[in-house]
Amino acid sequence: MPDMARNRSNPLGLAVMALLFERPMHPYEMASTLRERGKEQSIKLNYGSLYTVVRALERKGHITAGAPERAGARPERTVYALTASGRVALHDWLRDLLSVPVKEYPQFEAALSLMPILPPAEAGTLLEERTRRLGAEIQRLRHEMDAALKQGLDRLFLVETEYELAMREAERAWVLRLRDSIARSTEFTRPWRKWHASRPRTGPAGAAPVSSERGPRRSRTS
Amino acid sequence: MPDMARNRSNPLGLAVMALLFERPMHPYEMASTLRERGKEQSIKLNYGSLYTVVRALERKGHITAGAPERAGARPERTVYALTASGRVALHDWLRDLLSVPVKEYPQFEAALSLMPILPPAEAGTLLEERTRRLGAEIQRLRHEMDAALKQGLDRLFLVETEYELAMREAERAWVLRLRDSIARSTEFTRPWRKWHASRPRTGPAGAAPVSSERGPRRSRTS
DNA sequence: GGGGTCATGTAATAGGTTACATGATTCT
DNA sequence: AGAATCATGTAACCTATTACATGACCCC
Repeated sequence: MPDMARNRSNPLGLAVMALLFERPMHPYEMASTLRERGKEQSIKLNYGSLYTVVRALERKGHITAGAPERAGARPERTVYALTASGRVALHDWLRDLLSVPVKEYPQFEAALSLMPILPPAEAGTLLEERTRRLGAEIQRLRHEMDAALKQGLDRLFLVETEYELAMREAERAWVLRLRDSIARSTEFTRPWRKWHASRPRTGPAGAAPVSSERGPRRSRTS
Repeated sequence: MPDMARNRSNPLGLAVMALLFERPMHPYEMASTLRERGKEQSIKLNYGSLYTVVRALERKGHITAGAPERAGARPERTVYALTASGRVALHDWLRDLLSVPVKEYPQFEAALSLMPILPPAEAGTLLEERTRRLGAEIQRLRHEMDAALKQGLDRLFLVETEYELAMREAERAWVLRLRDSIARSTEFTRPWRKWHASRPRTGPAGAAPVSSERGPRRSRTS
């Protein structure tokens, strides 16, 4: 097997294999199970993709379809099971995701890199709004965790929520600091304000630089 | 205009409009400019997508193509410019990204939610490996920032790197704590070990639960 | 003057998302 | 008994990524 088709794009594929590692299921059942267990919080799930992913795993031989059953008069459903190659793929993939961080281009990072297009005062307001919303999200996550723990769910099954919570808190703290720099540090906003002042009033030729126009370019790392 | 086609999937579209807000360009030039300015660190860029995105923006009327030029005997190139509607779209999109956090399903979160599939000792080792790699990445980012600052680039154009750095540091700290829980807290690993002990040795029917099998389900929020 | 790399883009393919279909249960 | 919802999936469309094309310049 020269290439062995390692198609690790959609993590939903990982979830599918994880479920089939437990027991055979048909796709709809996978979806419901993920929902019940709250995994849809951490793994994006939608029906279309689910069937696409299942077909792909089947092509690769990681799962096999049994004969289509019918229960009552419902639509036929196909029950899938994990193959030996699937068990290996599952473990490899999971180990890889846990041990090596991947770059993921969060949208907020993109926005930050273009932020200078907006005038500093406006950016400040927007960031403040963001911290408010982050605060709300953080509360929501805390309550969710507390509720789940009180219902007897083990902490082991909440690590992913703990992680998200930690990240949101860190982001909030960072945004607050940035917002503060904008509000208080004239040094930070000086070049920024100058550009916006020296630029025609949103005329058709208006140009706010995305980076320094003549200044030293950032060297290409990579 | 009933729907106004707000297609905000690929942030590369935002970057394209941001560049054209400065001055008209042809696609290849957009790519080079993004590269020069180091934005490819924060906005995923590849040629295929670039042309797809440009066509989409044109369809929506946010940018317009001038007559194809030819310089020397190079392939023809089409220079695009931002329209009035494009300027509005650019600002709206950017404001939105800055002020409202979006859920993004990082792969590590998916992995964490399936982590119990692996035995605790192995998970611990993998997480340790992750912290090492995160440490290296953090150093890389620090050096990159220092170098850019020394070359005279304003801090304003490094906020996105500051952000990424802060997030990586937070992640590293969190993973270290988790790794520690696994190594030291027998309470944390007790249910985990029990399952792995009580489960057939990777036999074809082997089943490690993805979540508690009979315990209280996590309630469906949303 | 031939082998890389730059400049510029098109085409084919694969992947993902939205919309639709359809019979059974359940609620009021 | 009609409305909503569950259960189960297919099809069409859109997006994104990879592979390929092609002539010019540049180096030795």
